[in-house]
Amino acid sequence: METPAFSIAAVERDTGLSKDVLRMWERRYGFPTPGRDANGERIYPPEQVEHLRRVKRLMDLGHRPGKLLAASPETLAALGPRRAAVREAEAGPEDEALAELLGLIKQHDAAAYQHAMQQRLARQGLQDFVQHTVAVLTRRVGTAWEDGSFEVFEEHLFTELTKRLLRQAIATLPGGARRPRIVLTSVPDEEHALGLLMVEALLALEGADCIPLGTQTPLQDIGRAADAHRADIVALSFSSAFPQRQIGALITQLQALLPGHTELWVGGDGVARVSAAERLRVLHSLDDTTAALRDWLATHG
Amino acid sequence: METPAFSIAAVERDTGLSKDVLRMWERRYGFPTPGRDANGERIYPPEQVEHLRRVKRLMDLGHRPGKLLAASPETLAALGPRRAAVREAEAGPEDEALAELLGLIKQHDAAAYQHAMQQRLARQGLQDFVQHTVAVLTRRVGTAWEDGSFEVFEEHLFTELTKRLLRQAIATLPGGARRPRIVLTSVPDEEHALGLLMVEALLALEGADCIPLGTQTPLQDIGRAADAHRADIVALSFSSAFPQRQIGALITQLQALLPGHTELWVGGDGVARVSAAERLRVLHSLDDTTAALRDWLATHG
DNA sequence: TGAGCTTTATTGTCTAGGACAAAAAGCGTC
DNA sequence: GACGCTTTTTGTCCTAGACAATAAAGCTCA
Repeated sequence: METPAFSIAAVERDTGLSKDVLRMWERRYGFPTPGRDANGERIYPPEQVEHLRRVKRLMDLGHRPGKLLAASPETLAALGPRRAAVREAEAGPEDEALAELLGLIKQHDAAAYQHAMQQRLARQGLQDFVQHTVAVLTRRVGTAWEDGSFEVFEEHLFTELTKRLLRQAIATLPGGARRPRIVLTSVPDEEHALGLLMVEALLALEGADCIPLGTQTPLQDIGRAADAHRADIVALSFSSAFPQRQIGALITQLQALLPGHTELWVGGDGVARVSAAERLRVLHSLDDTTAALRDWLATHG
Repeated sequence: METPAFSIAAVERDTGLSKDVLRMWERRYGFPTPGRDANGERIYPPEQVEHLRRVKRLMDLGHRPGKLLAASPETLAALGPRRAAVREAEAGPEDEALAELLGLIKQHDAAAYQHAMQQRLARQGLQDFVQHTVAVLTRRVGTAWEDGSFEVFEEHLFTELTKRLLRQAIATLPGGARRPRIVLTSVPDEEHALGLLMVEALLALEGADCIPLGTQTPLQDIGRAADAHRADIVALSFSSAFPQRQIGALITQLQALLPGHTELWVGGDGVARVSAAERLRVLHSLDDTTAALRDWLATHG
């Protein structure tokens, strides 16, 4: 079996580091040091790709590339989360139950996890389930990934199974005459679907008519969807991973595309620094969602 | 309201054309012709972005950029699908029912679509439902998009609602001792989830223990997942949109990462030209899926 | 000590134009 | 019409430079 050759495109795919960044680092920090093929194109040895993955992971934890690429591999291995870890030290019986749920994922017991979550949903009801189980678990998976106790594929499994639970729960909600009509989606490059589903569950519970477009709808098409569905509201989700700087411009552009009667609601960890404006509502937490909907119903009685 | 300014990154996001391609076209064909900001960076006027979107759409229909960018906008508007359209001219009562289902999506009546599909699922059973309803509808949505009778957001709505139906159906399948154990996912940049779900439904029906990781799992993590779950099989899906040239290398790399006892199965429209090999099975159609699983059970009795 | 402001360092994204190989089209032959 | 070969088309990769957004560091003041 030949050693797999990593082109710069393959490394970009595997590490999430853009081609520009990979070339820049090589120029600036002297790492990576890929070989060249017959055509002068970079070939990355597997070890360097692996190292780049570690570096990327530490960057996501708040470290800076300059230090990481200067440090020896051994120094690197010892590094942990660097960001001001605002861990809520809540340890009660509830907390223990949640830890057990995550334990099931870590043991890769999908069936047991689903079963336990179903039970929890039945006991808590959908609203509490979303706010006090799914939301908390999601945050906890994030921190677990940061401190290295969760692998990527474990997070994938968690996300996929939890998405199924929420979609199933949403599907069982009663139909009938519902308002307002809300188009739910995210912009291109924003693939985080879980937050969107949590919001959908809460909105549907309050009687909204939700039109889920999935993630990554181009802006123009969001506008057209709002028009075609005669949406009262378009709700977007931005995760904390989404580049902050782009959000403002995106919102402005989208507002220009929306029909005059359609409001824009934005939520998710990514919009913490966005401020509300004309026809723009910022949902800073899941509680805001329910409150916002009640406001809307009150003013559009 | 200021006119929204499109940076090259924004245009890439909106059109799906890479920055390299946008700059290359400008150089080579004289279009687009963006202005420049104070820093010399490209600013694209909204009309050009809109035109680029049309061009991209026509390219997806088989046209070539050289012609499209030389043609006048009026000529462009008249163009339709160009690819050898292998439309099966099946028009029976079944066909009419499917057309009605798509009609519901086009009328944006999500509730009616879900209801009709639920009924169909109950009548046909999951296997027929997947093979003769979902698979056919998916193909038809593809061609409808190509001939312009489906908008992007309508396709998004179709995909999202259909995903929900399948996930729900899968969830209701009985548990118990199941084999083989199959990890299902796709590689980074492959975000098509529907094919994966169809396969999962068929495999689960045959008694397999499916571990769904969602889409876009990095290769290393697919390997780790296979290991951690002691998977008998890893099943990957490649849509026709996935760059053909990368598939071969990806498969080779992934095989190197998989434990020795784990087989790799690949399916989807993207693998039509891939040929089977040691520990690699190519599923060219949904029927192959069921057959492959029965083979496996027979040889691993 | 800590909050807020200013300066400096770091880092990613953009620019230009050139080169080459993979894919598609065109063409000849069976 | 189906196959193999040649030419054209087209996307991706290359180098190397510039600048602005972000984070860190230094400073002032309460």
